[in-house]
Amino acid sequence: MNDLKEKLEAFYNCCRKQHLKITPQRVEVYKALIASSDHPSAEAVYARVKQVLPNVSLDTVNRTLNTLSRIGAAFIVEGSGDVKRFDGNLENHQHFKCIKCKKFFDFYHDGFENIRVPQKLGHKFEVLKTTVYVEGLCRPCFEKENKVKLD
Amino acid sequence: MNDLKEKLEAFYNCCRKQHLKITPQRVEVYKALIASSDHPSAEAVYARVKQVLPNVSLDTVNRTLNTLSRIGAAFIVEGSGDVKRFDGNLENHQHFKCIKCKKFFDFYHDGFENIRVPQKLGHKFEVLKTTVYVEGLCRPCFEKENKVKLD
DNA sequence: CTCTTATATAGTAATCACTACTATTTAGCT
DNA sequence: AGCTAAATAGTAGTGATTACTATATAAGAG
Repeated sequence: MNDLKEKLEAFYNCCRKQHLKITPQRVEVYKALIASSDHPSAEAVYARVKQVLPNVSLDTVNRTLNTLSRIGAAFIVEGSGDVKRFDGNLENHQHFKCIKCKKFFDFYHDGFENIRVPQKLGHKFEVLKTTVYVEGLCRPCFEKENKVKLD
Repeated sequence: MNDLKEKLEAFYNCCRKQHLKITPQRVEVYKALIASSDHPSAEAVYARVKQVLPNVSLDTVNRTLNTLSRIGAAFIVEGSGDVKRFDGNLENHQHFKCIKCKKFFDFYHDGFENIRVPQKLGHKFEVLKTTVYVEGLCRPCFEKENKVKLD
């Protein structure tokens, strides 16, 4: 729980640094995001925030999520063109996505922590973030797939 | 040019294997996709196919692109929730995305060719594709950004 | 080569996520 | 407490993708 306080304090500082107002809506969106470990969509965050602030609008949630990702308090998850998904986990981690059920799973692997991009790329681009993105089938989907093939 | 013939032949076989009809629309969508190295959107593929088949509908292009990605003849590029983008390049390569102008750049790096996922992950999931996804600013956008800051 | 049939297509209309707009409210400063 | 720029609620709007339906056609059988 102390963790939450620390994160909130860091978030406040981040806002102040960027001259962004600390509004209840922003705080609740941020809290909802870091409380959801499942890479929620804007809609999902909206539903959660609504429990605390019943009058909040979806637009505000969307705008706020974009703001969070702009100031570096959240990430937009690399996906494949479906609904936008957000991630409040700032620690280095990788994503696995099931192409069937579209669920995301986090994974950590020391070898992927500090991937170095080739020098050539570093010269041509300002690199901000590097992730290993894995696609495939989760176990339930894989089993379904195989059953179908056996029929 | 022989390359194109080979790819088309492989594509035909892929369709036959999946009991998919080889229609002119499908062939043209596929050709348009592998002819565009810039990770085109459905809209862009549509424009290109229309030059050959003026009556083709956007829906058909969309459906076909999804079909292609389903049978493994194309990929949906990992992005960040904007317009879907497709990639007909099946060779192992990585993507850099500029978060400002949203352009994608391919890059190849031997070290990233055969990334091995941790065993734990291999047990829990059927891994189909692994890419290193790099985000940042391309040179033009980086320079613009810095100019703004200096004003 | 013709027939048959399941599949694919064109041409909409509908849906869904996201963004834009405007009047109102409010955080943060003095 | 009062001021002001920024943020919000409550729409309406936009743009991409999908769904629907009648028509057309690819591919296998005879």
